[in-house]
Amino acid sequence: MLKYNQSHKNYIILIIKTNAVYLLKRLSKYIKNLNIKKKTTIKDIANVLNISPAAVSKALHDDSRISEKTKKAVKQVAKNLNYQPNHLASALRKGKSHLVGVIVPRTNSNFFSSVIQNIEEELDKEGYNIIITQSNESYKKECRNIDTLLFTQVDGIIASMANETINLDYYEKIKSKGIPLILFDRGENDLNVDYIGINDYDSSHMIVEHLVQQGCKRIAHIGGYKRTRIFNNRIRGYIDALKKHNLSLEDELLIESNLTIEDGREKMSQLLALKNKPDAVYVAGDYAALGALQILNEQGIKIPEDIALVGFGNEPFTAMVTPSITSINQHSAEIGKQAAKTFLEHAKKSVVKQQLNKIILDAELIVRDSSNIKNS
Amino acid sequence: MLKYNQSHKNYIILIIKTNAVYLLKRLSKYIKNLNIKKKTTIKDIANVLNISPAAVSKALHDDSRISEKTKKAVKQVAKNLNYQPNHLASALRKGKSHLVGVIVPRTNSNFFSSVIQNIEEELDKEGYNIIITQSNESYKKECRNIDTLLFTQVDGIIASMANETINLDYYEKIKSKGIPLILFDRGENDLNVDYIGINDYDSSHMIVEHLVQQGCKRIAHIGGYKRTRIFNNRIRGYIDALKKHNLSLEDELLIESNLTIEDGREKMSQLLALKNKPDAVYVAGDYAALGALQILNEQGIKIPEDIALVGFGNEPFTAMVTPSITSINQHSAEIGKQAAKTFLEHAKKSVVKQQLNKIILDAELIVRDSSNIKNS
DNA sequence: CATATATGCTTAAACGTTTAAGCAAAATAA
DNA sequence: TTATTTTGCTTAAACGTTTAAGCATATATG
Repeated sequence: MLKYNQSHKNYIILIIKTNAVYLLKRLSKYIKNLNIKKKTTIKDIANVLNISPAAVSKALHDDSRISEKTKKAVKQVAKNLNYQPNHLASALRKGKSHLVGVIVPRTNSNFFSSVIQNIEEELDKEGYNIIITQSNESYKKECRNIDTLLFTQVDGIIASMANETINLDYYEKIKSKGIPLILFDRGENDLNVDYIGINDYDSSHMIVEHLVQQGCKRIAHIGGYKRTRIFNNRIRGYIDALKKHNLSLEDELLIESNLTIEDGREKMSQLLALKNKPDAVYVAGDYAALGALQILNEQGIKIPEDIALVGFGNEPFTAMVTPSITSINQHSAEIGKQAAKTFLEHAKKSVVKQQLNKIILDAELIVRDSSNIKNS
Repeated sequence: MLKYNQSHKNYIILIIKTNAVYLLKRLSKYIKNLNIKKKTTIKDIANVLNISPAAVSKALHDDSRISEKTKKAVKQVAKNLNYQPNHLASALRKGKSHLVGVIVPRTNSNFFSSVIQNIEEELDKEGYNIIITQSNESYKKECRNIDTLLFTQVDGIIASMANETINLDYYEKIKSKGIPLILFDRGENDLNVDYIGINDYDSSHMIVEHLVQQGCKRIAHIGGYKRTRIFNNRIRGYIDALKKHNLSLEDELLIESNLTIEDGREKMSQLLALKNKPDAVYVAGDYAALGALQILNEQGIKIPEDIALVGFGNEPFTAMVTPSITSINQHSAEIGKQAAKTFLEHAKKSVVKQQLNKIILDAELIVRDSSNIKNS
């Protein structure tokens, strides 16, 4: 029983029967909550229903050892009190953060943005969230990103390496911590981790084949850095495809580039300065291809009649510019999905039984105006 | 003392003096660590130095009540054992995750990607990490993103709303939880939260003024949804600027659009079907402007001589297409920085003393070929 | 000299959740 | 009937960190 006695206008005196002490304990906690306006916890639910916090936790997770009746009650109270589980606490206890780090060179490319979106969708199904970081093609930034992600206790990292990255120490660091590492697009064979990418070698073959069919005989290649696996594969594919079609490989037609717009302009100018100009240019990246296109347009060179142009990556702008640029579609959605799935496999399997996945997807050539000689 | 006795080839017998029991305890923990290969914790460091975990924690945080000698020792041991603080534990204890959620309609736009990058850089300085989520312009996805971020226990949310978003319940949910919410670009006055954006009204004035200067008399506007604040402001600016220059506002020249490429094409076609065609079109988004440009090019209409074209947002492709598109630069870097700073202010200040920031930045008109009549 | 203050630590509890272990009571099997 | 299993919970510890409170010891102050 609880007596109320307004003995003084500024005080309230409560007279509580001794056996109500336990109630008072609950009440005092409730009052505390009122003041600080704390978030409701499992304990609060437990107090309301007069069961243990453990039972509440199990009920919320549909443990088989909890009665349906209790489960229903718990869920109802949880809803009423607007209970939101504290992710940090459960992550700490379970030793899993349910966060996955993603590192990309940049997000403002359609390829990466689409990969990210698909990673996210796939992981979301299993209750994982992703933390996206951008390296801006900088090795230093990439290292900081890795540290940040490790600090945030991510359960895994999905990454595409910066152009600059040669030193793999930081990636070894991830591996040494036993955190699943999955690379996509820009990977490294030496690291010996899971990898998802397209068949760059075959893609180069497709491009050269297409250009040969269009009647081109002097096909130049503005490639990426040879030391980066994907660009090396594109170069090898280019060289082998030339051989296959009995075209000679000429040193002056094979140029290494960082594949920015600016460098695309420069390398294209370089090609135009040759005595014996090419009749086709295959650029290993769309942005550089755009730079090349600008130079060609500026110099009044007809595309594709004088020089045909092919890019790589199928960035949306390839379809927007004039003339539209033929390019390779990398199936970004599939790459993202596979990367996520590969991570999930690691997360589910025991630490011991691990095997490497190297997933190589076929790419697709999107023929546009810049190389469509016969119909132009 | 510790005696070693190889009595059996498969066993090792250790004879330990009784007073070494306490050492054994430490040793057994060490052995355990060896087997399970656990991460080193503050406790490990404490054990090595024979001090309390509390002292270690304080030493690592440069607490004034810890001697320099101890600090040095702790830091050295921490380095030796490759100690990485467990962020989850400290976040749980401190009630702060040091994570900030970011919601954008999409990341593959230069504007958003640049904003994000600057938010990240600014927050990184103060030890915050960001979790990026994309709404893909979908209200449903946006709601899920908010739930995800709240679940991850973010300390704040910086968001730009999806086009679809009209119902503000989910944003109210953030507010009601006392989590700082900062909107940028796409905001809502009704929400009454911090906002960082550009002066859309003035920007429209600048555009109209520029077109008038180029000699245009019938200026059309393909605008965004009227209900969205920024697009409404652009429309108001357009209308008022027309008045200011004594041009009549004609209903058929003011069109509402979702501002995608496709809709840009459609709305431009609609304008071209008019008996009395416009001599300039101001499109409230670059993508729709691109669609408009495609239609104009396809129909052989000269830009800017027949019809001048202006976009909004200064997406990189506006400089890439032919002719290049005049557009408004939104100072994405500054918006990102200010958004981050605004959050940090909230994070530092006490919950009680809060005041709203509405930061409106001036934008910049980048004149390109599509509206440069006099020099073309 | 006694008292006050500063220094350098320790102890113990807390953050909110999960989970191994355990214990009655109920249901089932022998 | 008794033994066994199942059901439905509780207790208590743990995850790794931080921090309020406390306690000596050393130093400063009057």
